[in-house]
Amino acid sequence: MQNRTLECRKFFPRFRKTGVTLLNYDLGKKISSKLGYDKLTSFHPTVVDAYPECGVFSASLNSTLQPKKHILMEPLKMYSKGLQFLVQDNPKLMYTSNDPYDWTSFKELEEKGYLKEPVVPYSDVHPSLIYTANLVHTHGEQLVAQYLNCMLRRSWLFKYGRVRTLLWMNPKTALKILASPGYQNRARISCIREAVADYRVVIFHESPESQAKAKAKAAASRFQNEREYLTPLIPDSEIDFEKDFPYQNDFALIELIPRDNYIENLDEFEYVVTHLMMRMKVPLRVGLEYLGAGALEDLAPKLPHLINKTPFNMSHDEIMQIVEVFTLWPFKPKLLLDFYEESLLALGNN
Amino acid sequence: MVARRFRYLAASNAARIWQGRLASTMTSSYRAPMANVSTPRYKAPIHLFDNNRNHTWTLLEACLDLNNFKRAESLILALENITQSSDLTMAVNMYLRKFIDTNPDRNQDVVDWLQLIKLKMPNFEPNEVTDALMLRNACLALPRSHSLLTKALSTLGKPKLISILNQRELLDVETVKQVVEYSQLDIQELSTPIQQLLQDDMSPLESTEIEDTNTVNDDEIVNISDPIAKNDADTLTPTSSIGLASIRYALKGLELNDNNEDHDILKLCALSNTPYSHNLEDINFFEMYQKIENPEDRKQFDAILEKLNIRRQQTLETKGLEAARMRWKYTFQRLVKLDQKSDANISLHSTDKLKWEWFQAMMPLVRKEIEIAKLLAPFPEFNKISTSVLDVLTDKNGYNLTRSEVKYKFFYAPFLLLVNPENLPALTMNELIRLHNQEFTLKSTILMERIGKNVEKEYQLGQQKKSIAGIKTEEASKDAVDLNPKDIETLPAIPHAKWDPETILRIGSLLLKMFISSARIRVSGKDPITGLEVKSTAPAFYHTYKYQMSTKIGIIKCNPNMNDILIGENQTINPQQLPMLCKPKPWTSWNSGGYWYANTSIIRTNNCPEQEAYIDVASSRNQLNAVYEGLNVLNDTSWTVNKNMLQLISKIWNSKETFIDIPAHVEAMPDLSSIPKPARDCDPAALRDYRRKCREVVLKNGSLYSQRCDLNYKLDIARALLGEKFYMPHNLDFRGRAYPLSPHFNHLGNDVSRSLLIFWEGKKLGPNGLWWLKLHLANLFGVNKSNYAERISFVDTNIEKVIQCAEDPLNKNNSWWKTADAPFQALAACIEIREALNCPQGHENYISHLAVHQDGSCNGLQHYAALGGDVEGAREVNLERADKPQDVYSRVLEIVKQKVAKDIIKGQALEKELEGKLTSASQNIKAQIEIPNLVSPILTRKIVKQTVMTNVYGVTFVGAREQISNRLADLPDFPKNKIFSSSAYLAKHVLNSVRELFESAHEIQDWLGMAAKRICNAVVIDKELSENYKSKKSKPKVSSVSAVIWTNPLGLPIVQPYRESKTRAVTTEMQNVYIVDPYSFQPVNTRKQRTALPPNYVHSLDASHMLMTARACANRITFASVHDSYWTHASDVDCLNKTLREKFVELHSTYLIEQLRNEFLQRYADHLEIVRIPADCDLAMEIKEVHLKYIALTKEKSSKTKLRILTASELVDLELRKDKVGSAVDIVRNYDRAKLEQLCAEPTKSSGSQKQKSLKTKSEEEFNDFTNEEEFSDSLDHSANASVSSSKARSIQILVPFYMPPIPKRGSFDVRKVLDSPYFFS
DNA sequence: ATGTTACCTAGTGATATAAGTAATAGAGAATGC
DNA sequence: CCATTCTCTACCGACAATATCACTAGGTAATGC
Repeated sequence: MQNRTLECRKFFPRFRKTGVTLLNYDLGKKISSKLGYDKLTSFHPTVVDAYPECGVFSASLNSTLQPKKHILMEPLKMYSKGLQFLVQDNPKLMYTSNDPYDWTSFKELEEKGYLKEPVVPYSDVHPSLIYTANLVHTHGEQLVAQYLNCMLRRSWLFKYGRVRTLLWMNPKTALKILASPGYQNRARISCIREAVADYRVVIFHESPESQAKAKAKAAASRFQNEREYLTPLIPDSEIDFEKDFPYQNDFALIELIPRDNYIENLDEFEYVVTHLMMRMKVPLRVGLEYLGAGALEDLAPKLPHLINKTPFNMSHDEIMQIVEVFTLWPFKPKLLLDFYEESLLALGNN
Repeated sequence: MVARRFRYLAASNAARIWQGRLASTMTSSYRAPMANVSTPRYKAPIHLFDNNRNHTWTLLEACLDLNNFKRAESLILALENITQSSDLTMAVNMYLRKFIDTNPDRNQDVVDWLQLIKLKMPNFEPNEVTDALMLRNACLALPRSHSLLTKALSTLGKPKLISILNQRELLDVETVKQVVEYSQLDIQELSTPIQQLLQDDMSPLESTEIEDTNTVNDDEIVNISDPIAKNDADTLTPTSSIGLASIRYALKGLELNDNNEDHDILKLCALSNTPYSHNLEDINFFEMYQKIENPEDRKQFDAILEKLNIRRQQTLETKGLEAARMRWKYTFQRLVKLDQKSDANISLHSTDKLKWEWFQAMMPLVRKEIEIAKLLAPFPEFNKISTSVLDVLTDKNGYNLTRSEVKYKFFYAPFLLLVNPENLPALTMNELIRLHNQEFTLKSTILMERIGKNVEKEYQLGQQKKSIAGIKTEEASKDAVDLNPKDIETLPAIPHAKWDPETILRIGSLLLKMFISSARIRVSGKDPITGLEVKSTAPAFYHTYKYQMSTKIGIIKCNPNMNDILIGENQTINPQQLPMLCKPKPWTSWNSGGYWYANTSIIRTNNCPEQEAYIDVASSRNQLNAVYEGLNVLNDTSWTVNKNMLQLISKIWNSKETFIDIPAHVEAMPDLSSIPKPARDCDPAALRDYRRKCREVVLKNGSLYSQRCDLNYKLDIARALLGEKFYMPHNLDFRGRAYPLSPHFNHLGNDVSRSLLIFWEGKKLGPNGLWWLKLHLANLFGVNKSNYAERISFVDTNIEKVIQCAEDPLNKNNSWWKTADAPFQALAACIEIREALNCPQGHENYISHLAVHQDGSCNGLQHYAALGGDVEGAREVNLERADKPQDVYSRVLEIVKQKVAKDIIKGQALEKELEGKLTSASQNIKAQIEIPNLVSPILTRKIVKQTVMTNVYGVTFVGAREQISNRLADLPDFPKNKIFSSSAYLAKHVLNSVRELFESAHEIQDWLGMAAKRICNAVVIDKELSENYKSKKSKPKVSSVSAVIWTNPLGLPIVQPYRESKTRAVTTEMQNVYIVDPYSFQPVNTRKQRTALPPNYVHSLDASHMLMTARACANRITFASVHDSYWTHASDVDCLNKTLREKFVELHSTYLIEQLRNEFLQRYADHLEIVRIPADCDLAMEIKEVHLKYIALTKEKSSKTKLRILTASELVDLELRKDKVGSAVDIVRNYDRAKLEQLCAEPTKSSGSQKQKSLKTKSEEEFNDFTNEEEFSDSLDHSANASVSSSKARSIQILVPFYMPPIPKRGSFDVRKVLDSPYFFS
C-alpha cells in the first residue's frame, strides 16, 4: 500500500492555490493511531471517504483500519487516473467519481450494497462505520453545516448510529462549530453542534501570519478565544507542513462524534435557535419578541432567570429551557418555517 | 451589497450642494470643458458636505418653524464650519425672515443680532436678500423710530437700493412704498413693472396665515380623541356607501359644505341639462359632458369643471389623513351605537373600528413622546440640556430613560413637534396597511422609511397650505373668474431642506415601534398540554427578522389571528399616487411640475446627485424647454374611465375566480398541509425537496396575492374616478422616457388597466375612423404581421363575433375576445366598433373616445438601422415601403431554421462516420447529432421572439438560454431532460442570427460598449480626488471616476447612474437600517455602464422621438404614448402617422453617433487613459526618462533608483507633481495620435506568452497524462521558473489623452424613405 | 492659563450570516504569487 | 505581470440585508503643573 501511495502522490495538480492535500503517508498513519483507529481494525469498518483527492490519506487510513469496504468518492476528473491506480486489484477499495456533494451518491452506495452496516443504537459509538471528508474547498463549510443538521435529525449516515466523522476543514469553520457559549465565534451552528456532537481536534494548523493575526485579534477582543481550549492531538511542532502539504493553506482536522442526545421538539428547537441567534448579543428580554406576536409578554415570566442573559452566552441546557417554554406556548406561530423570496426574474410580457 | 437609497434626499439638498460645487468648480481647474456641452463633472464632495450638514440644515428649518430662535442661532453657527458661504447666507436670511415675521417690533434686536453674527462668522457674507430683510425690519420700526431706516439706507447706498427695489420677489409692496417714500427716491429710477406695481397699489404677494376653509380646526381635533363626542358626526357624515372606495370619500365627502362648489355643480348640471344632485356620489361628469352637443357649451362645461377640479384636487392632495381619521371615527361611533354586544371584540365587519381602537391606543404613546420632545427641543445642544430636564427624563419613576436614550431622542425631537400629533398614528397605520396590501412580506425598513417620509410630507403640506391659502384668498377677493393654474405657478417656491435619512428613519421607527407595541387584537390558541382553547389578547404585529438566502432582513409580521382582515377593503390611497382631477402643474423647471403640492423632479433619480446636478444646469440654461413642452402635452391629455369595461371587470373581480389573467382570490398565507412532511430522519434531499415545494407554494401564492392586491387598487381607483375627468402627470426616467406619476392606475399598465381608460374628449370617427378602429382591434388580436387589407378583413370576417362579444362578453358562447393578445382592450375595441356601427347618424358621426395605438415594429432596431444607415436592416424593420410588414422575428426564425438544417446534415455525416461506434461516442457528439433533430420541428416564432427583442437590451447567452428554455418548458411534449441542452443550442443560433441580420446595429452597439469602457477606465488628474484615495486603507484606485454622460437630441443631459455605492448604518430603535451614502466617493460600475449604454442610448433616442412627436401634436390632436406606442383618436391616426414619421426623419437627419463621439471627446477632454505600449518604441523611451525621475523622487532613501512599471495611481501622482519631474502626458500630447493608436493596438504578447498559455492548458486538461515519474518531477522543478521569460518588461504602462476611435461608417440608407413606409409604425 | 493623558464616542470597514449548486458557458474583473 | 479565481449573466419603470466588532480619529474631562 505504501508503495502504491508513493505513486499516487504524483496525482495532484501543481497549479492549485486552494485546498489542503496530505502527501505524507506516515503522518496519515500517525493521525489514525492518535485517534485510536488502530483499535478499530478488528471491526474492519466501512470507510466512506469523500474528496480523497490524490488519496494519500485514504491509503494510510486504509492500511490502519483494514476496512471491509473503503469507498473513495472523488468527482474531480484530475484525480481519476491516480485513484484508479490506487484501487486497482483491490476489491475492498473502490473508487467512484460520484460527487459526495450530491446526497444521491450516498443513496446509490446503499442501493448498490457497497454501504452495508447495521444500525447501532445511540447509546454506543458506531464501531464499524467511519466517514471522512476533505472539506477544504468553497463548499466545505456548507457541508459541515449540513452534516451537523443531519446529526440533529439523525438522518443520512447518522441513521446508522453515532458515526465517527473525520473532517478536514478550514480552521475558521472549526472555530465556528466548536465555539463554546461566550466565546468569540459562538454562532447558531455552534449551538447546534453543542447539541448533537462531541469533538476531538486532531490538527489545527495556521500559517505563522494567520497565527499572528489571530493572536492579535484574540488579544484585542473582549471575548475569549476558542483556541484557548482547542488543543490538537498532534501539535504543529510534530508536523513539517511545508513538506507534507503542497499548498500552504490553513486547515483543521476535526473528528465529530454524534452525541446521544435526542431533541424531541426539533422544529421548535431550530426555530428558537435561529431566531434568537439572529441577534445573539441582545438579552433575552429584547430577543424574545422575535419569536412571535406576544412572545415577550407571554414567555418572559416563565424564564425569569434567563431574561437578562444573551443567547450568545447561553449553554445548550439554557437554550433548551427556552425551547421547552416555547413549545408549550399556546400562541406560538403555526408555521415555523420562513421562506425566502428570490429576486423575481423579469418575465417576457406577451 | 445593496442598501436603501433615499430618493428624496437628492431632490433639494443635494442639488444645492451640486450647485455650489459647480460654482466653485468653474473658477478652479475644474471648469467644465465646453460651455455648450457641459456641465459639472462628477466629483466626490469631500470636505464641504457631510451628513451632519444635512441634518443641521433640516434642523434649522424645523427650529425656525417652531420659533426656537436660540437653537436656530447655534445651528447657524455650527453651519459655518460645515458649509459654504452662500448656504450660510441663506441660513441667516431664513432666520431673519422668520424672526422679523414673528417679532415685528423687536427691530433693534434684529440689527444687533446681525452684527453679532457678522462678528462671530467671518465667512458670512450678506446678500441682497439680507439687505432687503433689513430694510423691511427698518420699515417695521417706522412710526416709532426712523433711525434704523436711515442707517440702513445710508450703509446700503443708492445703486444697491435700486437693485433691491427692482426685484419684486425681495420685498413686499408696502415696504417698497415706505422705502421709496422715506428715501425720497425718484420713482422714475425704478423699473417699469415696479413703478406700475406701486401705482396699482397691489396688495403684497406674501403669505398670510388665513385658515383654509377646509382645514379641520383644532376644536375638532380635540374632540376626536374623545370617542363619545358626537357633535360633529352629522356635519361629517360621509356619503352612504363608505365601502365603495375610500378615495371616493376623500374626493367628495370633504367638500359637502363648500357653497362655491355646489354653485359650480349647479352650473354644470344646467349646461348638460342634468337634474341637480347635492350628493356628489351620484354625479357622473363624463355622462353630463357627453350629453352636451353644442361645442361652445362643451367648452364652457370644461372650463367650469376644470375650475371646480382645481379645488377638488387641492383638497384631495392636502386632506388625505383627516379624511381617513374621520372615517374611522365615524364608523367606530356608529358601530358602538349599533352593536353593543360585541363591543370589545374585533369587529370583523369593520376594520375601521379596529383602526380607531388602535389609533386610540397609540395616541397616549405619541403624546408622551411629544412631551419629551417638548422638553428637549429648546436646548441648542445635547450637552446644554439642563440638569433638571435631564433628571426628569432619567427619573426611574418618571420617563425612566437612559442618558443615551435621551441623546437619541434629542436628535429628532424638534421634528416631532412640527405636525399635528393626531395625524401621526393615522399615517403610521395607513402606511402599514398600504404596504400590507401590496407586498407579501412587510419589510421593516420600507415601513420606517415610508412612515418617516410621510411625516415630512405632512409637514411640508402644512407649510404649503399656508402659502397657497394666502394666494387663494387674495385671488378670490379680486373675484377672479377662474383660478388659473398659471396664477399658482407664479408662487415663489417655498424653499425647504429635505429631511435627512437619519431623521426620517428614526421618526419612522419610533412611530412604527409605538404602533406595533400598542395595537392589539384578541387571539385564541390551543394549549399544547390540555388541548383546550386559550383566549387572550396579543400584539397585532411584531418585529422580527428572516433569512433571505444567507442574509437577514428585518420584517414586520402580522399576528396569524388577524386572518387577512386588513386586506382589500377601505384602503387609503396616497392622493399623490392618483391621476389628477385638474391639469397637472406644467413643467417649467426641472423640479416644478406634476402634482400641485409635491415637489416632483422631472427625472426619476435614485438619489443620484450627479444626475440632478446636470439636469439643474441644463434647466438653468433653458436647454430643456423642448422636453418640458413635450411632457406637458402628455400631462394635458385628459382621460376618463371606460364604464363598460369597469362594470365588466368588477363583475369578474367579484366572482373571485380566475379569469384570463385576473387571478382568483387567495389568502395571504396558503395552506401547506397538503404537502406531505417527510420523516425527521429522511434523506436530506427529501427534506430539501419538501422545503422547496413549500417555498414554491408560498411564493406562488404571494405573487397571486400581490397581483390581486394590485388589481384591487386599480379597480378601486377606477371606481372612484368613474365619470371624472382626469389627467396623468408624467415625468421621465433618466434616459428621457416618460412615465405617469400615478403608479397604480395608468395607461402604461397591463391589459386590464389600459382597457379601463379612454380619452375624455371625444372625436367623430370621420371617414377613416372606423377603418382605424378595426385595424386597432386586429392589432390587439395579434394580427399585425399581415398587411392592412388583411387585418381589416380579419375584423370584417369576424364582425358577427365582434358584435356578439360586445353585446354579451360573459356569455360562454362569446369567448372569441378572450383569444386576443390583449383581450380586455380588444373587448373595449369590439364595443366601440359595435357602437359606431349602431350610430344612428352613421359611423362617421359616432363620437369615439377610444385610443387607437400605432406601434413601432422593433423600435430599437428601427433606431439602430436609421443610425447606421443600414439598408438591409432598415428593410427588415419597415423603414422602407413594402407591401407587407416585415417581421423581424420571422426573419430570424428563418435563419435559425437554416442553421439547424445545416446542423442536421452535419450530424448525419457524423453519424455515418461513427457508424457502429456510436454507443461509445462521447456524450457531446451524441448531442450534436440529436439536438438539431429534436429542435427542428418545434421551431416557432414564439421561441425566438423574446430573445430577438431583448437582444437590443444586450441579452447574453445565459439569458437567452433561460428564455428559450422557458419556452421549451411550455411545450408539453418536449423531453424535459433535453430542455437545457436544446435551449443552449438554440440560444447560440438565435444570437448569431440576429447579429448577422443586423450587422450594422451590432457595430454601433460594440462601438458604444467600447466608448463606455474607455470613459469608465479613464483617470482624472485631481489632487483632491487622489488624496481621497490615499486616505483610504483600500488599494488606491484612480479610474472609474466618470460615468457615461451624453445629451439627447432634445437637450436632456443623460447620466448613467451606475456606481458602486457605499452604505452607512442608521441606528434606530428597532434595528439598523443601511442607506446609500451619497456623499462618499462612488466609483462607477464599469461593467454596468458598458452593458447598459447601448440600450440606454437608443432609449434616449426613442424618447426624443416620442417627445418631438408629442410637441408636434400639441393643440392639433390628442396624444398619449407608451414609449414606442403612440395613441390618438381613431379619426386622427392619419395625422399622427404623418407627424411621427416626419419627426423620425428630423431626428435622424444628422449622424447622431458622430455627434455623440464629438460630445464624448469634448466632455472627457481632460481625462487620461491608461494604455500599454511596447517598451522599446521611441515614445516609451522618452517617457521612461520621466518615470525614472519620478521614481528617484519618490523612492525610499535606501532603495536604488531602478526603472520599473509604474502603477496607475503612481502615474496620476506623477502628473500631479509634474512641476518637479515634468509631465509624461505632455510628451504623448505631442506625439502623433494615429501612431499612438498603432502602438496601443500592437500585441504586446510575443511567443513567450504563447508558451505560457500552452502550459496552462496542460495543467488543466492534460493532467491525466502525467503518468511517468520524470515528467512529474520535471514539471515540479520548472513550475517556479515560469516567469523567466517575463522578467523583462515588454511593454510599459502610460497615460495618454482621452480618445475615441472612429465610428462605424454610416450606410447609404436614406431615412426620408420612412415618410412613405406604411408599416413603420402600424 | 495651558499641556498632557486617559477616557469616551461616533464613525468606518470587515466579517459572518444559512446551509444545496438540479443543470450548464464565456467574458471580464479581481486577486495574488 | 500574468495566471488563477471570482462574478455575472436584459434596459427602464423598481422598490432596498443586518449584526457585531475592532479600530480610529477626534473630542472631552481629568489631572497635574
